[in-house]
Amino acid sequence: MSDRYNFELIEKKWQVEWEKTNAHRTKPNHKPKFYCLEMFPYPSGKLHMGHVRNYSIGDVLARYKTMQGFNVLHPMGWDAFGLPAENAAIQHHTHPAKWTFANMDRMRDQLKSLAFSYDWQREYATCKPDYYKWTQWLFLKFWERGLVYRKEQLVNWCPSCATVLANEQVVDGACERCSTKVTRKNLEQWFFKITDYADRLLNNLDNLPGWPEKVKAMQRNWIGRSEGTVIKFQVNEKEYLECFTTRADTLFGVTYVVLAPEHHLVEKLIKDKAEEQKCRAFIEEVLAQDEIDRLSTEAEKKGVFTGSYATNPLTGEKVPIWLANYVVGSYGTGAVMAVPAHDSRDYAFASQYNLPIKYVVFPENEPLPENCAYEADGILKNSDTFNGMKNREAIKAITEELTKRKLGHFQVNYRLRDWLISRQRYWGAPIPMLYCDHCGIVPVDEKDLPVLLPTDVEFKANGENPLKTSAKFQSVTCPKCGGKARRESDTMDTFVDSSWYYLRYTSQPEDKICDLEEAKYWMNVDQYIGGVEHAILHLMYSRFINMVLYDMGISPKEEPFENLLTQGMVLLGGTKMSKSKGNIVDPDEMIKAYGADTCRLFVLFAAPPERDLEWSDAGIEGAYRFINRVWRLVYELAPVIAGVPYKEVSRDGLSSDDRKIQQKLHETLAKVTEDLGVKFQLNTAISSIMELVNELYQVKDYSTINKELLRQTVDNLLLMLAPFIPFVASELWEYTGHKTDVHKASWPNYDTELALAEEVEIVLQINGKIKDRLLVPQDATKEELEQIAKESDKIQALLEGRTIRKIIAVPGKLVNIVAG
RNA sequence: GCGGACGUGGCGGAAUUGGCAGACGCGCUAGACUUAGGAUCUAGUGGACGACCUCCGUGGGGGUUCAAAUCCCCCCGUCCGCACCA
Repeated sequence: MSDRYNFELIEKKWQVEWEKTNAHRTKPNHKPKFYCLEMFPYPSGKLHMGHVRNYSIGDVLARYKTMQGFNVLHPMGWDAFGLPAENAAIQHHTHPAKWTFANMDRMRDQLKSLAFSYDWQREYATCKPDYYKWTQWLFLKFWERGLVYRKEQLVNWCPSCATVLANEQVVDGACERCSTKVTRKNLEQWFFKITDYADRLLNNLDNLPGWPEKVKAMQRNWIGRSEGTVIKFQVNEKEYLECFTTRADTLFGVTYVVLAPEHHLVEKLIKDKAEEQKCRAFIEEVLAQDEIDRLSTEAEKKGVFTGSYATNPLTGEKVPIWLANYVVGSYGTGAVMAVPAHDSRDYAFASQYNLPIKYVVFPENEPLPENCAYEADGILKNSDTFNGMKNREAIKAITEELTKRKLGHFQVNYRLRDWLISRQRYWGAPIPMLYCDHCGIVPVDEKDLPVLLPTDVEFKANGENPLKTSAKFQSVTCPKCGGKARRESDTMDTFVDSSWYYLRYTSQPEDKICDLEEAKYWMNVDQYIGGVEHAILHLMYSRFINMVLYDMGISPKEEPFENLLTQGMVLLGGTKMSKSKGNIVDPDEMIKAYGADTCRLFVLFAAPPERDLEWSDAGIEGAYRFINRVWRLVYELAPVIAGVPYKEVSRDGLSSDDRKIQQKLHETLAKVTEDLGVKFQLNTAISSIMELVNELYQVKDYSTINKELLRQTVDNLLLMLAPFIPFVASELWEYTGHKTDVHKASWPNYDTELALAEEVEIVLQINGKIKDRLLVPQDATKEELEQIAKESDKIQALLEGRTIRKIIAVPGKLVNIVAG
């Protein structure tokens, strides 16, 4: 072995070795299991630093758990369907598959060069037929269970991607992928009924203690459960408007009703009215606006009277019906009973259009505030038989009254909408449905799966779905009647592919989505690691799909991810690295310059996993320097400990210099074990290993140190480093005489007794200010400490002429003397 | 507006069961080795003071306590998510 750290040489050597021995292959066995999963990547072409960070965190955990005796499942695969492949196909006149598989090959090599301990035999890609067959099968099962439906409605359309998008994929009114402003279109699309699971998705969050509060809060917010009352306002003999409200107590304060311009009754309400033209112009104006402008809080409230009236079900009073931009068509019923006296939005609108304001809830001990809505609790007035009631009780009482008279009912509403899963693109799993002239919508027979993507297609820049250019694909015979049918040309949202992938890692049978026994052994994912950007999208869809699979008896657990770690972003110059900003640090270049171990060590050391990490060229230098320090240390020590067998050394017969090393070793073992196993603080684990190395550098002459202790110390140092810098640890482990891989060894034990120094420094305080420090026996009692403190010359001098009021002694820490 | 996180040296960050603030790393300063060193090793490095003593110091203000970065109250600021959801 060279005295110089040559990372190129050793990284190549061990990579070949691990490949040859199939080092990370795992199968179910008698040991306790640990399923460690990092979010699989989209094969965009190259790994970025975010990947390196994500996968380094996971790899440390997987290797650590393995050394701890767990049977660790640590797989990797590809989220391989998606639009960039199709764009590349258009640009380079190639096929999306070609581009995708080439990227996968390149990225797989990168992952291997970083020493990530994946069981590569479990690798798959979601774009391969043997995977998407089961995505399609899932779709059919959802159809059977009534969880799929097709419906025409106003949907989000991305003009650049030329496809519809789910609500979750619209961020600030723009496409989550390409940032193009999203427009609205009335289209017939496929939906998954995620709203059927809203309550379960919400309630289960309380049973996920291993998830960050932030992610749970975001999901709660997104689901947006609210309890209220649907109230019917008659508009003519046959028809009524349903309004959803959480404030049924204010029903007597309603002075008008407002509809979203897209409400289904609008047409009838304005027909042949004097206001018809004005209304039509208004509707056109509002619908032309994009969602973001229209629904921004800052937007001016605008509205127009329809010419029609609605009847308040309890008072019988007729109130005008208005259209307004501030009512959301897709939430609740799209109609709102307006109570300007008790809702600030209605108040603003009413003031602007001179609509009446009628107070019905009054504060108990203070006057009504002026010139604004009163939204807090109080006592009902002007409310007929409900007068004098507390408003909270009135909500129930009025809802009951309405229910009794069949004029309304209690209702739970969600902000969550059903998941729009169809996409007008080629590179996705085809939706396995047919349109038959006789039978209507017919599902593909299970035995006919997978519905393969055709290859006789054209990729044109005009945005047309390429699947529509394949005649062979589109024309089929109906499995029901044998007649002519047309195949659905939409494909599934790629989030469907990634919502069940963790199950497919547990086993990949040809005839089943996964093997139940294997799934039972491996599930749940014990630790899931990925970016917080998936807090809602991927993480909620996965919970939903898995919940359905659980109900079907396929997934053994209702919630798929036991513990979730959302790692922070990698920043350069304070902002997220991105191609468009040009602030990219390329992992390949870093590996070339410093080696993979240095890259891993730096991203793990520079910040705690869940916090953002600022890239630093000086910082990675530091990591490199540390590895070199370890290298030189072990290189120098190897001859000293050559032939010395490993043994856990006791305290007996050690010199004080020996003891210093032994104490530091056990202290470090304890700290690293706790940081890795309990706190998951990789940065502090590394810093304590650095301290141990520093301690060993303090030794002037190694020949004076107990050889067995040195052997134990060097071995344990390498074992602790093994999860972080696998190449270097393996090489040095071999160099110090071991025949088997360091990662096959057990995590070292430590002795808390030996981790304590015989003497500790305590501080002596007077009135909380430090006045002296001294070394005392580690096990000195309170009484002994008090005695020692009083005997200190410095303390005695300072206490001259003062009276001691109180003495507080904390063994191992300090003595504080309170003196007057 | 609602929800979540956070505020500590020149920088990244330690210390949160109340008990030595600033571990570890970067940077900086000095020295050693050296033909040379942006290599390596050693020492130092929160601020005020040449040093000693001492005082100040964890966003700001108040409080509890023998003792507060840590607990409580008020305020300021930063980041993230949601936001006219009735």
